[in-house]
Amino acid sequence: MDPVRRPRGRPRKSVLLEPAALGPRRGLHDQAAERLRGLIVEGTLSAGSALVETELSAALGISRTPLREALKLLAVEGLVELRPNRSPRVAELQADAVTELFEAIAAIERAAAELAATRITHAELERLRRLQTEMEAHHAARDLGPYFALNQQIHALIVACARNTPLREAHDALHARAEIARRRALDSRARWDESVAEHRAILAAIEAGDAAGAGRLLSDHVGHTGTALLAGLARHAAA
Amino acid sequence: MDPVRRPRGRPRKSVLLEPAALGPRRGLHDQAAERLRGLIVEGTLSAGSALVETELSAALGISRTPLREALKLLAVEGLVELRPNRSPRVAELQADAVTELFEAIAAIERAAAELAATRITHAELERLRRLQTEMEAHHAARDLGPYFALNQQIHALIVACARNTPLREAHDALHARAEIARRRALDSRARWDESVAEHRAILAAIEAGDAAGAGRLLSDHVGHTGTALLAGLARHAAA
DNA sequence: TTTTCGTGCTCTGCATGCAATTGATGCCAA
DNA sequence: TTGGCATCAATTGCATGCAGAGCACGAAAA
Repeated sequence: MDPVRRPRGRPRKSVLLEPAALGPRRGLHDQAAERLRGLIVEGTLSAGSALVETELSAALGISRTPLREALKLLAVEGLVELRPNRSPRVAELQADAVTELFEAIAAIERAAAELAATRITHAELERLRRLQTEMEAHHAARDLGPYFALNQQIHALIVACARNTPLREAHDALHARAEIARRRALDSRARWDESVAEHRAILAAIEAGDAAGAGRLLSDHVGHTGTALLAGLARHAAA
Repeated sequence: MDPVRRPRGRPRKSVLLEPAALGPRRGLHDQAAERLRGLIVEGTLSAGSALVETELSAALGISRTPLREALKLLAVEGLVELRPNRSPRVAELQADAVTELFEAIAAIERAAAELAATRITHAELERLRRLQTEMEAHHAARDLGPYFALNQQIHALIVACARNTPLREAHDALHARAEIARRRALDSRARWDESVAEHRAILAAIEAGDAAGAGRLLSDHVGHTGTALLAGLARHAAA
């Protein structure tokens, strides 16, 4: 008689982890990391909550192995706090951490803008102009959602135009945490007019090939965003 | 009769993974990552070589699970290249990647120096001066090894004095790859005198609280190091 | 009443088993 | 010979089992 051959079928997929039919079929750990990143950023998994491997893996419809790999990735990104022999937790975002975070982003984007000002291609510059125009349109129409999406695309495009992979990766790694802060501040339209004007100035500096100027302007812009956000968080915490 | 109860003892520890009796006993994945990082940086695991899970885990005396976790970490650091359903490989370090790498490090250290110039404490400044003196002594004595160690300590200390965790983490992440480049260039004493002088100027700027100056000087210094290293790599490749 | 120790339970950390993917090899037909 | 196809072996990816760490709860001692 054969040894029992239980079908060790993979767990049923839950709603939390759908195929999405993306291009290159990545491993479950990768998908899980992305999904969890989203859940943490959007606040479904609230800061400080424990991430119990068994529960989470069941919820995602995967086993603990790829889940653990995903959690380790998120720990590197600073979204999750790993404690030896204890459940990992969603990292808390302290006020001073937000300050540091935007300082770091400002530093990276400054360098990126400087490089981009000398390396950007015509096509990219054209695209940047188009994004700026679109963003201004959404600003005029007071469409906060699309405005934000465009805003982020612009920042990402500038970083991409720097053609420096480590810089871009560092930027990406900080992005999720910045997004959390943004969501928590809520009253994101505080600095709206100012921000749009700053973006226009940044674009002008890049167009002019003024590396130092573009860097300084973008750095300041990010800095302003950071302090405005911090104020928003404080107001939000007070309420 | 009972089902066979093989003792599922952990594999015998190999020479490659010794306890080291460090402070907080971290998990095997963490130790493995550190060990592998070292092996890759020092060149024992040469660029491009395949990292077969079974072999490596046997060599390290651990099972595949923590090893896989370690490999994922190293992939994030850019030391290892992960390919779906294929053996991971030790990442190759292309010339243009080195350029980008030092550009990124220069950007981060510039920001760090600017922050450090305003945030450094007396004690830290004292320590920085002491490191500089020691380093100059090793330079005078032509002790390359100790000189290098001090050099790195100085850079690390400046970054630490910026009191910005994300910036420091980004710096750490790039460090291993820079170290690989350094080792491969070999003729590291090319720019030796110049480098020591630059360090002195950087220290002076920080002492003077000249943030912009310190940033510019450190950024240039790293840039110079990068180009010198690149030249060294080219010479080395030609031979 | 407070402290200490023990007991049990839950959860992580690690090892290992099974299946699916991939590259290699050999065979056959054109 | 060369192109296409089936098969095989190697290796990853994932699931799961087992042991031990840590916490909660409660009983016993001070």
